[in-house]
Amino acid sequence: MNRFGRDVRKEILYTLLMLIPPGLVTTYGSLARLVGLNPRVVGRLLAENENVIIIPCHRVVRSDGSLGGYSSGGKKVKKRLLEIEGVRFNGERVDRECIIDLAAILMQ
DNA sequence: ATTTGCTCAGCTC
DNA sequence: GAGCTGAGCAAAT
Repeated sequence: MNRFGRDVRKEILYTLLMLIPPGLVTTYGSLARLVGLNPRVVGRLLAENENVIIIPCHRVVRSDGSLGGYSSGGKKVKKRLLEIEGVRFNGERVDRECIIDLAAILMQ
């Protein structure tokens, strides 16, 4: 929060999230590097997401492909959402091919 | 596959 | 202030 009651970090994060196309995911670390935050802080900020509909925070996973958390329903829901969007899984891990560095999108 | 050390903002006391 | 906690990471084992 800043003195105007807005958390700019959140707003930047959420804006970036909306750039991830369905069927692909990015990682907490990738976001963190881009915005200049600690990965765990990114996780906490995403957990505060109240707009589950317009902010696709389920498209963020751990760097090793494992799911990480999902406060709006748990990992099962998170996995189901991703599968619906066409993300491929190897067991409990997202296929490497489906994980992109957000910076890659910005360079297009 | 599991352990280990690092990280830092928020929470509690 | 000190100490603990996590929607994490990377390197070493």
